[in-house]
Amino acid sequence: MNNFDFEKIEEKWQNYWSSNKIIECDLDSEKPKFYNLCMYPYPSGDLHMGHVRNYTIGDVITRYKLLNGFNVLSPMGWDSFGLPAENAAIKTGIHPREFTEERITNMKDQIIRLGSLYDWERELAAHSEDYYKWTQYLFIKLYEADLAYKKDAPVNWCNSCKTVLANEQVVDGNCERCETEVIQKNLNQWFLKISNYSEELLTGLEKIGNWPENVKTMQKNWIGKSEGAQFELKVSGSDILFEVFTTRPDTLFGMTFAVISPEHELMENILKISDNKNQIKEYIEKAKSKSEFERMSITKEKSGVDTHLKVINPMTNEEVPLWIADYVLINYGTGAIMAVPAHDQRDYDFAKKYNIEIRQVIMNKESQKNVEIEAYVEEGVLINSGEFNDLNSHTEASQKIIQYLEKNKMGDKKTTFRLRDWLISRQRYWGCPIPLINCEECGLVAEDIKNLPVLLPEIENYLNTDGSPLSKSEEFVNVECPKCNKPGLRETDTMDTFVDSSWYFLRFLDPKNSEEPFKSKFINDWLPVDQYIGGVEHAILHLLYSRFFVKALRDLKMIDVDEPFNNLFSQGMINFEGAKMSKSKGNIVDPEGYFKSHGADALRLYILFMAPPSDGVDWNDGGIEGTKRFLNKLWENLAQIIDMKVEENNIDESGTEIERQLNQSIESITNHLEKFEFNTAVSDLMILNNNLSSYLNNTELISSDLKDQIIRDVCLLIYPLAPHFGSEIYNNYFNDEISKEDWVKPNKEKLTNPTYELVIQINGKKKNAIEVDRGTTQEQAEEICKTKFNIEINDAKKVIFLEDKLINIVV
RNA sequence: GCCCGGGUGGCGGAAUUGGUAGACGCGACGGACUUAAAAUCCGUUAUUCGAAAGGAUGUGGGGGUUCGAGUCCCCCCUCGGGCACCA
Repeated sequence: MNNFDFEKIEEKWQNYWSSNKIIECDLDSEKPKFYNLCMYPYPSGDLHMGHVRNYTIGDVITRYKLLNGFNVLSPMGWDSFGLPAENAAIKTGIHPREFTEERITNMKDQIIRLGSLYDWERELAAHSEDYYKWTQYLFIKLYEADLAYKKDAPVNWCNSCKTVLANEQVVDGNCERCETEVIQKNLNQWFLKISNYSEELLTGLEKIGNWPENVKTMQKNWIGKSEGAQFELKVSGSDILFEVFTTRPDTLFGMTFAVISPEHELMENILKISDNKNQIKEYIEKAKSKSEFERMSITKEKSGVDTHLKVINPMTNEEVPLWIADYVLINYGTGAIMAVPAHDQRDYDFAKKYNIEIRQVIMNKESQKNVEIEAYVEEGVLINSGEFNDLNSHTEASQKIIQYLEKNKMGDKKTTFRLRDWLISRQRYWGCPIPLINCEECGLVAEDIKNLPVLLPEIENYLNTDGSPLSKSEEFVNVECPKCNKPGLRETDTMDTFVDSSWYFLRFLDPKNSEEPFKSKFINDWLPVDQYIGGVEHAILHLLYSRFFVKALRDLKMIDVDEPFNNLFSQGMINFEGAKMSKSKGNIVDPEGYFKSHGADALRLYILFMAPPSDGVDWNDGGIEGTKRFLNKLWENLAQIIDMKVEENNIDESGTEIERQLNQSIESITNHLEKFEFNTAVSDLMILNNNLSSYLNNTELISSDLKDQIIRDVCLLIYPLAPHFGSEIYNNYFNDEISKEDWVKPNKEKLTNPTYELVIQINGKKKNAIEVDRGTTQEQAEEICKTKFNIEINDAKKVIFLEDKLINIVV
């Protein structure tokens, strides 16, 4: 056997795998199903190390599960709508489609070059007409089910990109892409009612399969459930009523003022009767002109204006002032609060600034803490609270006060969620058009299903000076209403690309269906995804939106599943020189060079070896030399074993030893792969390789059985991680294809060494160690201590003996 | 501020239920081969005292539980991630 010529070998096997379609999945196979999914990438043009890590991990699982007899579905596609293509179009004039498809071709080549197996027969792309047709179809279904609606909403607007930004695209008040300051702008936009599912999205996390705890926590916090009470406050001397929400009904007696948000719908009514109109108007204007960022972080100092009106505390009938302040947010709770400065730090700060009374109603009898310097938010018992005095705060008193409010028809128990509806409108070109029409007669009308897809129009200029670029195509905008045939106007917004990615894992099961988005049967048989693998940066939004989509489609009776992803693995990010890799920073490390210099297998091994896969790492190629060396050395060792002289029935001591070591490797590597501990799986392979080297130093003869076993097992063990290598040697020796094999199981009888190293401790500290037979008794061990090491056992206070491990003498 | 994770040699990182800390790899140093280099092979490599045998110290810091703690408990420092006026 010649040396490990990775370039030739890798090409050979990549051709073999694609021409023999070894991963093409027959959905109706008898074998147990395994849906293995890597997050489909945005086609940026070049694979970066984050992709390499993702697709290597995915491929390890694919190949490992194949060998374990599963019918593995492992598809790949493209998240191919989105900003970069459009920005490039604005700059260069190249059509986003052309730009995107070129990049897809390139990236696909690189994924194949990495040696990862994907069922390319199922390839899909979000921007292709036969995909976005069905995105539109699903949108219409959601619309018909009352899960999509339009409303005016202040949005983050970047004046330079001319687009709405999602909250996560706003960094420190500036646009993530161009760093222009983000301003607020009101637009009439589309939302999806994800908030209908808040409770189920939360409880679903409890029932889900194996998800990382931190991801579940992030989702939980994002959904942000809080329980409390809601009740009405009446403005005295008027018929103005408004609701407030509180999680601390136990502090109700401490309410010394109330606050409503400047955007509150009752503001008109308040203005009418307030004698402080001018100041209020001025304040509202000021609040409006502030960006959300200014309102939240720069102006830590709270501000507000007195309405000179009073509201009535429902418990005490006492009149307290009503203020307007922008620290109360319009889109959380009811947009108005009861303020209890003694027990809420925000209210406390406000009360201090405007000299409003601070009345303590909770006291901890032990600490005797008062509210002179800050709000008291911890537990205690109620004081100054009438009949509720002496009840325990938070729990007991809250319950009792809620009961009181309910009994007297003043308020209710209430649960509020932080999760807001999903704004999906984008004033951009390169996205999925929203398939709705504004008809003069009928109002908003969904496009007829048979007219789908609503195609993206061809336009000249992608720059959108005020509205969406789609509005520039008159042909696109002016249509007949599908209901009444009168003139109508199309929606010109496109959808957030998270909509595309919220159902692509469904389409993979039926990617060529031209009648419907998918056959429900396939979904019901194959979902949830058994293993979903992707970057931790998608821990919240993509996963939450996909979960919402699946639940909504279930309620539309299109599918019968509750959750899209049963097991989730989130890999850590790969940074470079401490920073996130990104095109704009110019710090992308791409794998192309390593394919040439070290080969795909060495790169795969290295990226697995460099750190536990869920940890973030800083890219550093210092160690890749090591995995290349390892492959060369293993190649050489196996070649030597193949060339060894055969003599049957001649398993000598070193033969027994290598057999045992092999079995230990099988057991350990299997465990590591099951637990996604790929770094230690690689190190086990290296240890096995070192064992082979010493074996070869010690012996010249081998039985044919042992030879077959070593070659087969080593090839199988390395195959999921370095598939070209494993395939080639297996094929050279057995003249067959390794993927037909079954995964190896350790021979339990050949796992344990007959001897072990007995550790001798004095007072728990290791003093000596000696090789003894397995099963050595305490008496024998004590005897060894006496005779070999001169330790006087009789003087010992205590002797601790752990069989097959250690003896500890306490003196 | 709140909620998650982390902190182990020069570096990346290993360590079942508490039981030999530093596996494996990189780097470095020494040697072999070579005219030379690369590649390869052999050896050394936590710190410290010692010529050596051997000893002492050591998993961010401090305390505790235990025969025994990287691992469990309490306090503190620090780094990374998420959320952040959410009533």
